[in-house]
Amino acid sequence: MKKQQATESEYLSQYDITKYPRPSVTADIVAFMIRSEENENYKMDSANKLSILLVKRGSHPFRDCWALPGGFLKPDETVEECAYREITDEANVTPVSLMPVGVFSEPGRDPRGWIISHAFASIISEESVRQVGGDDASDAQWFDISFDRQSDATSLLTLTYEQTELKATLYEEETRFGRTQFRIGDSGGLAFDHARIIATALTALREGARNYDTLFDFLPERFTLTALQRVQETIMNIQILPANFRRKVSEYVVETDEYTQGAGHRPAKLYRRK
Amino acid sequence: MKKQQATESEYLSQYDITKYPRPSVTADIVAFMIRSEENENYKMDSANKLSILLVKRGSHPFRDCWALPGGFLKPDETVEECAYREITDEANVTPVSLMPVGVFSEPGRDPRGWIISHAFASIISEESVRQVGGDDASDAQWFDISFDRQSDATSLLTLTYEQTELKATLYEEETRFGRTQFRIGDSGGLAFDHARIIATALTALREGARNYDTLFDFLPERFTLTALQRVQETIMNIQILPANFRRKVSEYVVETDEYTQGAGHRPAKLYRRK
DNA sequence: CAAATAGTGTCTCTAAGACAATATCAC
DNA sequence: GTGATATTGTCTTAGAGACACTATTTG
Repeated sequence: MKKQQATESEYLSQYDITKYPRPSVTADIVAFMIRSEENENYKMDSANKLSILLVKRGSHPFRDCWALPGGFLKPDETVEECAYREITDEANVTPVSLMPVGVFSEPGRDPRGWIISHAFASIISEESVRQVGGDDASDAQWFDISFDRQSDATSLLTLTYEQTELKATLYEEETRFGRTQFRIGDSGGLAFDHARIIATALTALREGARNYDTLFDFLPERFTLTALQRVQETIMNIQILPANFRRKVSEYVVETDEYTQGAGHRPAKLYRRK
Repeated sequence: MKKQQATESEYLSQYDITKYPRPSVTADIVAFMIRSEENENYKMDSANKLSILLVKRGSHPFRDCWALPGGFLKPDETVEECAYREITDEANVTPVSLMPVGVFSEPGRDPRGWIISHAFASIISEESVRQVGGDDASDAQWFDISFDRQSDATSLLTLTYEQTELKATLYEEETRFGRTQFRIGDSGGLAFDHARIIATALTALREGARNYDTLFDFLPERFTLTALQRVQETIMNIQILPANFRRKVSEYVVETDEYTQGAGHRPAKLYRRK
């Protein structure tokens, strides 16, 4: 017969947590990078494209489909550390930033069983990707991303890598508690519910770009104000007048005494983040 | 010998997810309510206090400590649905709102083993709590909450219910990726890492109060602008000039043709959320 | 009338958007 | 000089904060 009043250590020594049903837990990462395109004219600025990293699945389920990098949580790490480990291991890139964007736990979202995913938005600088070098035969590729509202509540997500084009349709809807979330209309060939995760992450990235929070991580430590402006314009898909951008951003940066050189026009002062 | 190329359904039929280690997953809820205090003078407005719901733990670990309501995720629900189920079952209150505020997965945060918690902030209207009636002998009680920055990066969290006072100390720190989070200095007697979860949830609530998002859920469907103003002042711990508040909030509300009556002063028009 | 809240008008200051004008480099 | 970007100045408009004033009710 058991004692009426077990001590805490006695209680814990008899406690078997594996008696209860448990889900598997993953972290999936939407890794963003801004790619500079080739410039036709030596003195013109390069155009920028926002892109995300996708990996081609080598095994079931969704074999040969494109999916977000990610993997299972291990017992000695936080979900954030898991995300960091997965993005560095699987994609061989080092994120400058890692931001949680949501938990996806709908029953049935993964055909393998009860698996809940923790989604992170990650920012990768173009510099670091160039150093690693892009293995063209690799199963990990950067897809240019575009995401625009079509009508009232439906949005079109387009991911492009060379000849490959994935087009997903998403519907915006309100949860019972007033928050808006995306529902997948057409997954566009993306694995699992990853179209939805990507839409959520991009929405969070855009929100963070409004207050300059997520801008700096795309650039090297020293940058021109015009480069910073292009980052905000690329992410938010807007155009800003240079004079106004400079005035607003001035409180977030400090100038250095260095300048760009070699462009076919007036050199620009380099700035650091404040 | 296995076939080289299994089909997806063959693959899934052989897949055993329970071979891999899995954590237990919980949802914990920080349920907020604004309590009107007694008014000394018949014609004076009542003072408001922000409060949260805590339950006294009846079993190990942290037996007899106060803790957040919450419980384990079941296979047929999302973490949000789990939070809703736990707050309605355990506390017998119906939340008007449910907002995710973070995932807590530090190894060792729960002495029972590998357990990760999904934290939600929930808003409860005073009306609904009054209808249920407060059982004084119950193990669930509303604690008045105060949370203020002491110095640079340390904040003091105080929870008060009649003679019981829990005082926790929290340090603000930056994660490796630039986001700020709280670290517990003194748990103040709260179970697990719940002091930290409460601080995170209150910070999220305050952020949501800035743009009037989380204000309306504290009030009945029809309310006076002054009542709405008091809600924002109570949550954010600030004072606002009535003229300015009314101007800003006017775009979020629509007036009805009803008025308050019986107070010792000019009646106020009732409004609805737009 | 006194006390208290409800509600309006307006002055000032600041921030944001638009736009014009000047500066400087590579070729 | 030409063509491109870099950088500054300023006009206008919208919004936020401060504050004075009027309105309405109950006892």
